[in-house]
Amino acid sequence: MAATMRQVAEAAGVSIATVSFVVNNTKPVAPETRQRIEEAMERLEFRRNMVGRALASRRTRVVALVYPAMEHKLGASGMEFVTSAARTAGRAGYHLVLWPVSNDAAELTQLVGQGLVDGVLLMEVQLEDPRVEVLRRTRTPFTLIGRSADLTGLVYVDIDFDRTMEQAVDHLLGLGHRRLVMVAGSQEEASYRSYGPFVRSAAAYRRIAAERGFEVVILECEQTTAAGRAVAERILSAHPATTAVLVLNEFAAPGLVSGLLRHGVRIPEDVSVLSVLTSTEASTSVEPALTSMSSPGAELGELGVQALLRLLEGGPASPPRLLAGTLVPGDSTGPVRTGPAAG
Amino acid sequence: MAATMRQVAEAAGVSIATVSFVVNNTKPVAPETRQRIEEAMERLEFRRNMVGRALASRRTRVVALVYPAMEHKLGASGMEFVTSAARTAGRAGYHLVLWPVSNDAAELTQLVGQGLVDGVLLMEVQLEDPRVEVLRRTRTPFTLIGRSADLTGLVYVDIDFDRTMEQAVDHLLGLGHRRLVMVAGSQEEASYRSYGPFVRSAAAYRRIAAERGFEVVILECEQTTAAGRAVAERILSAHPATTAVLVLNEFAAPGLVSGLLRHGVRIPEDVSVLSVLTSTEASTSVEPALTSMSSPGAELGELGVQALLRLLEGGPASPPRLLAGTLVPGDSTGPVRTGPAAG
DNA sequence: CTGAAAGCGCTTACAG
DNA sequence: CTGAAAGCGCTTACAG
Repeated sequence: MAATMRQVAEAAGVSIATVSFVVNNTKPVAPETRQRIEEAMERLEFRRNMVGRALASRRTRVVALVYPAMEHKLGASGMEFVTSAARTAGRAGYHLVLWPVSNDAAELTQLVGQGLVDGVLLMEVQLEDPRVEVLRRTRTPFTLIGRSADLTGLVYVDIDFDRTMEQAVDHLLGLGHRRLVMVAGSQEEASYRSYGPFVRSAAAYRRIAAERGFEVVILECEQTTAAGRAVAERILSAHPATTAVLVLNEFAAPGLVSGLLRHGVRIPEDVSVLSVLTSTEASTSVEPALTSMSSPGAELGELGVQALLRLLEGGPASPPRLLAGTLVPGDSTGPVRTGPAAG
Repeated sequence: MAATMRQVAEAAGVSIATVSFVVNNTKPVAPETRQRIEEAMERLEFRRNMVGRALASRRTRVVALVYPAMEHKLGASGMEFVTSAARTAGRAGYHLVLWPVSNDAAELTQLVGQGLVDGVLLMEVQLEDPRVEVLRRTRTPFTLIGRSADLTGLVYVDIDFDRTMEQAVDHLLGLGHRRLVMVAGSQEEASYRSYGPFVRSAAAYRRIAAERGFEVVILECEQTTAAGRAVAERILSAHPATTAVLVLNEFAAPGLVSGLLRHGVRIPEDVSVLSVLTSTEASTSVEPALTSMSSPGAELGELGVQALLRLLEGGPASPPRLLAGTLVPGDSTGPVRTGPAAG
């Protein structure tokens, strides 16, 4: 079906080297020669074969996206990330393969050993991540989405938890709130233990609280609707003066809201709720629609791939990029109540 | 780093052909020879290079997942599908690349022309799909997730809309409901026009209604929470005797529920709501948690890849597989109200 | 500006 | 049971 370079060369009466020079634009070629070659390519429907090229050039132009399957659900924003990464790669002439691997070294070692990929994009990085060691040891170029604890020599893009939390907190402070509760995810499950996003956002929150001068209350809860409902009760019983809740737990947020409503707490009149790093879909499916800091999933995918490709093409190493979420207005936050507390 | 076959052959004092026979287990090799080769492979950390193998064997062992990016959001169940497809491929020694391409022929033609993939898994198939033509014309083996109108000679896996709708309807009939409304997705947007799932589930619904003897009311609404709320009002005003609603619109379902509640309709005491082909996450994030027919995303991914690989390995063509959703109990359906209607 | 040639790491008839 | 050799479709020094 598709013609080879050799066939094109014969048809144009040149050597296959010259065809290669035209295809890759790597050396000057006389105008008429180029013309003949281009005509032949057109006529024979020449498409450069990636496998031959990969073997000869020792570059496959395939990169892998490594993420832990099953362990935790990536959800809708995960799909956004993945699609954006694949498109960015595609536009640069690369392909993205999906490696949903368990978070251990053996499987990844085996995969990189196959020589299919030029580099790896590593998602859901743990603070101490065995996969980072595998990639270092095998000299596989890679970029982190997230951050491990030891970052020396690593290229990464991540969420800017400091700025995201600052914007979130300042939105609430600006509405007059001073009695905040932060609801974080549970680190019970192995795959969430010392999970970067939880650790970093909690740290950012403490720092901001110290600077702005308000009390820190952090409640952990599992990533389910039921746990969200339970945490609502904890807030009402243990912290009744709370006027605003910051949720960093996409799966618990709906439950938190319904738990509050169920106890007669009005949102946002009595208590404001701000959901951090949730997808738009999740936010708008709740009643009232959640004010949220949206997750920069698509941008992270794009920047992560771009940084990786720069690594592969020998450009200057990309400086770390940290992206903040964006405030998406909803109906769940409002001015602090001025009358007597309802709780 | 990784040794080549030639190095292994030299170390073991054999030809590279013999090494190949051992690696692939394609020809009998004397026990001692095999032993020497295996030791050398172990010692030199031999890993068979996929690119060399691909070029020589004319099979890359890479398959592509083609799906329309952007056009409509795939959401959480999309991620499940994708991950399951990638894992199934991986376990069979294949890789899955992601091709989020616009739904037109040119881009896909260019991609398959590169010779990177042995076959394609086509998602979100339209009834008349130009991509199917591209794959036929280029003689690319492929499998559909979904179904085009003309299925001659095609291998596909899809949701069993008949059985899924039957189970959904019978659940409601079993609770005594006779006045049903079905809420479907809107086909306004181009990417949803004559979208298989909408067309087939509506057809199934009409058939079942005729068999069971109840009136057909189908309302279309856009895939947003706001549209869901609006459709709730349409139901209450135009069809006040309704006792149960079947929603085939994951994104509108939460709005439908809150719209009903907002008008004082109790769920499920006054009206039951059953959400068809939604993800578990979406169902449980609503209050009350939605009774739903879950989407068999992971199973579809697995079966789709298996069917494609069978095609590639020249096995007998897989018969079409249709998978029904499973009823996931929630709190949004109950016995039909016996007292006077509330609406 | 162009070509002959080696080689990327394998597989696979073919011969023995 | 094993090997020599051709070849998969390209790229890339090297020479001219």
